[in-house]
Amino acid sequence: MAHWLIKSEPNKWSWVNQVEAGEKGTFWNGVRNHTAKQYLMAMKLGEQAFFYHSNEGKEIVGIVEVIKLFYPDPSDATGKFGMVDFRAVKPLKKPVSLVAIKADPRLKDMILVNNSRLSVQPVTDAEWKIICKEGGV
DNA sequence: GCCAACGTTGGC
DNA sequence: GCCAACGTTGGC
Repeated sequence: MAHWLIKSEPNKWSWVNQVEAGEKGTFWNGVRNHTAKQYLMAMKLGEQAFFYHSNEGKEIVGIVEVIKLFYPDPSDATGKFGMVDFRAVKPLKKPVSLVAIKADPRLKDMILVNNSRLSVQPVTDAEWKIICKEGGV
């Protein structure tokens, strides 16, 4: 099973919003980047992703799960882009901040560190385990 | 098809 | 609020 990381600005859509969306979850739209789209298309049902707060917080706050595979995004007039649905699984007991990730040499190759602009990105198994442990999950 | 100019994202 | 990094657009 692959793991992922998705980013959201908390003033637009925060972890709290995601939790409030409950078991039926919510669609993850607004991706207008082909690299991010490729990753969305590669996601499978039941795969988990870290939920990261960009701009404000700058930390991984929770874990979400894919509950609906890639489908067209109605808000995209070109019809090229799409989205998946996520539901909240559980919060991290202790959020893992970008500062902490940068400070850990085992996590220095994360895309989050090297390409801050990519909003959907893969996470390796090793990185997933390290961050789960750091986050008390 | 190249590349300069521009817009957006997101860390600081 | 600034600016670096990156993606996209559009002229040639």
